[in-house]
Amino acid sequence: MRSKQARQARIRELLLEELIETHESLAEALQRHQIEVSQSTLSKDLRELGVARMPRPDGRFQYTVPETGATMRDNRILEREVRDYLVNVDRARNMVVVQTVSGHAQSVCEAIDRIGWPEVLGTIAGDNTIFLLAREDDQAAAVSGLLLEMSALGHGAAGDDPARDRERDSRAAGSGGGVNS
Amino acid sequence: MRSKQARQARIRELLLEELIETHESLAEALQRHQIEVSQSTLSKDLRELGVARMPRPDGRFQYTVPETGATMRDNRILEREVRDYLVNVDRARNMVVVQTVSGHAQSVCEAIDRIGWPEVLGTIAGDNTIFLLAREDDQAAAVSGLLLEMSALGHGAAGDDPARDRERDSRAAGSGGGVNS
DNA sequence: CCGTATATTTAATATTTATTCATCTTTTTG
DNA sequence: CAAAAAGATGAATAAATATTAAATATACGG
Repeated sequence: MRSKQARQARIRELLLEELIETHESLAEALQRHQIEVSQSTLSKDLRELGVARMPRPDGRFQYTVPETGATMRDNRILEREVRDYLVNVDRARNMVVVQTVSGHAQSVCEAIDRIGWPEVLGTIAGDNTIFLLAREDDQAAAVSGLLLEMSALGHGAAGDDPARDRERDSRAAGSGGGVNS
Repeated sequence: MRSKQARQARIRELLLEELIETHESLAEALQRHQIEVSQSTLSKDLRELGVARMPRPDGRFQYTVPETGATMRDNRILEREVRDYLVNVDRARNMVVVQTVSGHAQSVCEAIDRIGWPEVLGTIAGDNTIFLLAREDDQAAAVSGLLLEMSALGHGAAGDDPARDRERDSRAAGSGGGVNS
């Protein structure tokens, strides 16, 4: 749709100019520009724009837009790299091994680094292989799962619904043994 | 209290290492380090640490700590500057005029700039005077009010309760009048 | 056009986060 | 040391944000 992009562009502008603390007040600000939206749409917009809600020293909050939508662009880059060059992903313990098309390990690795996954301790890339060290086993599993889904290698129809990803991941993170009482 | 600082330090570490999405999971992570806290305390801790909740490209969220607790330090710097050197604050329209002790306008102005108030369009400092251009009249009023309270010039017992500040500010933003000497 | 597939939106709801208030602890002060 | 002031905490609650489910719009291939 046409107006979605226009709205998100306007949101970006508004957040740069005004101190906006809630979805509600953002909706009001947009209304002054003849744009009407619900709170739930704003929630999605802000997520898509990568906007964070930061506490300010004076006790208020402020939505802040990332400089150039960096995070989203980085993710698109990684997705392209993975789709084009990723051959296989495997894991042992807290180590993930990524196989790429020859000569492309470096660029894929760079794209991974740029995302800045906190569960990733470090990476090293050869010519067609990346070693990726996670802090914990389950974190390695989560990362390898993400890469797999991104590549659509895992199965015919890869799930690319974030909500589903989150569910699976948190289950993985929660593991470590069934807690009996 | 001693353990508050220890806890906040640990929180900072944890957020750097792990992907944490909610207060609840943060509390669980802390528990593994023998630290028990309620969600309400975490809310306060994260605010004091200046931690933002950012949406990630993959659809999850992530608490991110500011590099060096920048915002809070910046605010302490401003408070000291204002307390030590501010002589008077006045306003006309969307312009705020700040008077300082001779020779200190530059340093006070720098401290103001560093905060990065979005309602402030620009500043210029002479020897003992700062001109501060806000976007709108009410925004100038809000800023001048903040500086006044910070300096405790306005009245004997300046309110320094964030909650009260927020209330007053939003009222000011709504109307446009009220703060006058 | 029509039906179908895909996106976008929102009302309602669930989840998460912020604030209030009473309590307890520490620090300060006389 | 006692009283007062300031600080920290959590339970309960309010406020805000995210998600779901259903509706509506848009695009597309016949």
